[in-house]
Amino acid sequence: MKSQKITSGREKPSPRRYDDACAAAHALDLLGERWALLVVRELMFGAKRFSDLRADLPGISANVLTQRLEGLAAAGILVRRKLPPPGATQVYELTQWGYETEPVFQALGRWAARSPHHDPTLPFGATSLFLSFRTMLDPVLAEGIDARIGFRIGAESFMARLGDGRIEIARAPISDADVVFAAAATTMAAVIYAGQPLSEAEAAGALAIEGDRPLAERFLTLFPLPSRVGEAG
Amino acid sequence: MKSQKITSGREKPSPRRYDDACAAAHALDLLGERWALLVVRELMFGAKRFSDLRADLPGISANVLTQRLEGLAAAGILVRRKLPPPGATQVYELTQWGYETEPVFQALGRWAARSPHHDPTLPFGATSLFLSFRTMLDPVLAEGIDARIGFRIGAESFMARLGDGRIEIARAPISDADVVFAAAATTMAAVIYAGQPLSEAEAAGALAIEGDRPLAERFLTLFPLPSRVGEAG
DNA sequence: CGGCATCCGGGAAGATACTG
DNA sequence: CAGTATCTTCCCGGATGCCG
Repeated sequence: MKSQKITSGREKPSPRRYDDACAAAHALDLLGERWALLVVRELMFGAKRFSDLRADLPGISANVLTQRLEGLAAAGILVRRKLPPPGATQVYELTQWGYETEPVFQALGRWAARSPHHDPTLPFGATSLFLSFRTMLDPVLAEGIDARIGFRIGAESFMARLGDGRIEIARAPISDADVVFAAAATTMAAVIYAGQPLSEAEAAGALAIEGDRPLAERFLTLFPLPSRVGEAG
Repeated sequence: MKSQKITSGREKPSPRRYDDACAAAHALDLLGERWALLVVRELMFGAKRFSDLRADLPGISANVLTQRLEGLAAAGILVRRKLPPPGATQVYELTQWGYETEPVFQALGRWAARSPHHDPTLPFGATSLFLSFRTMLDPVLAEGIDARIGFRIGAESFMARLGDGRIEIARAPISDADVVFAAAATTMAAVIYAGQPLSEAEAAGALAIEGDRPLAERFLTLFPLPSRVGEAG
């Protein structure tokens, strides 16, 4: 007999809240638990399955992922959907309000990019890469470009549209692209943010470019980082 | 004898990190622990003492506050300073980079203001109130106003300057104000954000206005909230 | 395989008491 | 006032196992 507690139905873990009417504190009630924001981040480019989330969040354990998905669903930040057959599997997808967390990631990312302790050699996923594009694109540098750019990151593909100094990105098959990058997300980040020479990445076979090469080279310069704390501006 | 571990010096609690190069994940390494962001919030209008922080963060315990202050100081987000005598007590003050977290609070606050579960009846501090002013001010509604507005919130006083559709706020003695509000932060929030009639708050003795009353009444309308999730826009 | 329940060990958070 | 010490509780992380 499993040590039995008399309860009516399922025991609610009674989420720990800040008793604070400040809206930011309430945001932390909903998103402040460990892993919660990273789960949301991984869904920013569309629905994923449980095991995709586990794979894209190395370090999270299955039961914690289950708890976070429950909590985020209860809060109305994401929903469970059943995909239609074939492959009638379950996926998790952000609600409209869930997608509206993007400014939070942008603010966190811009701020932490200045951190003296930021280690760019850690693992880096495709979602983070494309979120960083939307965060860091410099509209002035991108002026005058009108292009469709494809990305093959592992088994996934993404399409970006540059125009009017803005960028739109979606997980989508590559079609009608002016140029296509094929590389790991870490490699793209090393070239764009850490200044690794493009030729070096190509020579190592870590990155391949098909199509308009001058466009590709210019694209890599559109995402300047802010100066680190303690450095000259 | 306190069960003794052989260590050189103090034991480092080995902070739990996400192994993720994403800058937003790194931000959570630095600010993601429980209470950390609220400690930073309380310092956004200037240095405070340990016991001020305890008083303004009901629910935090002394040892957790100690740990957070240590961690935030180690990360370079705040510093300990000794005030010059008289009253040579210790205070905690954000670094420049610490003050740059304000966009994070604005993004979190704007997002959570739409939450269906947000409870505005919870305790609400002066720092949150004035941060919310900077976050929610509608520049169009504020156009054409040029005024100095004072606030007496409990024992503290703040001065706001409205001009060019923007607002500047500082913890400061009231001087040369066109109008002065005296009320608890919760009362100000109830009138501005929850639509409590001004006359009702005044009749209850919860709010007093000295000076330019039409200006005061207009000021209270400058901070529109976004529509809640599930409501019409 | 996908999703969830259960058990366990370690450690962080919460509450209280105490010290310089 | 500014923290430490101690104790308890709960969360996190890992492993295992069940069930569709």
